[in-house]
Amino acid sequence: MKIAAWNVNSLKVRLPQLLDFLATRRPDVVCLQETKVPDDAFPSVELSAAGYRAVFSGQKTYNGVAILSRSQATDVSVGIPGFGDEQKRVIAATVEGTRVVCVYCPNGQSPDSDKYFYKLAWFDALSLWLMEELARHPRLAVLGDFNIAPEDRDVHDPKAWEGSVHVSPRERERFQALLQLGLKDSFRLFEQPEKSFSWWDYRMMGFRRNHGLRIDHILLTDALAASCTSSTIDRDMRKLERPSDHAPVLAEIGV
DNA sequence: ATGGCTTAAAAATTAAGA
Repeated sequence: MKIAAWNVNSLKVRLPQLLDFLATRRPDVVCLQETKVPDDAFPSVELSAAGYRAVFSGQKTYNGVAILSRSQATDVSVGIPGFGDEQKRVIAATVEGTRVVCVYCPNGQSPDSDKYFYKLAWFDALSLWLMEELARHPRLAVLGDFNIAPEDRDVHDPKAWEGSVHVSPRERERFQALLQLGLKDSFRLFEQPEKSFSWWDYRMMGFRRNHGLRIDHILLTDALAASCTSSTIDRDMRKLERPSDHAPVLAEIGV
């Protein structure tokens, strides 16, 4: 089964690229972030014509997540239970026996902002909830935009980024806490090129200069990691005209 | 230089992303 996650930065703008992605990569499951579309405007018809069903939780302008799948998704759950949040950042569903958790983690803006403390609290709530989910679902994947670069090798210029959001120690502790639940960063199960990133700044030719961060991840339980045969970043999608600032990340797992 | 693009709101600017 091929699974993918992509922060599309507006599903409306990126829909043609998404349809091309689905047609050429043929993923079984795709988790989308920053759809920025209310549920009543979700492009279900276009995706259905492409052979994908969709479950989604969106809002106007900001945030918004969706899970696309070739086969029917069941047991859909929205948000983090017990964590009151108007921001649409989480949707989970079961597809072919695999629990799929799609996350758009908060950005945090800057370490002295309210949004940073919201980000830390959000990750704490996510960890608590995933602990319960993991007890129920040995085959579980958490995919999406985590807005955390786990290590310095995930940052194009660690000195320049030191202490800022996405790399600060408290954020990286939150990422490690997810791994300590028993999840594996699928990308690091394999040899990877140096300076592999999943996001590049739109400004200052960030992509051409490879000024990026690896902040989009696919985390797998041991049961899924054991059958994982690849984990890659689809840089080609970032090369298109009018791209998202994020590239899709993909992983292949045994059925 | 707290900028540099891109998006969505709305109708020229502003907020937010990362």
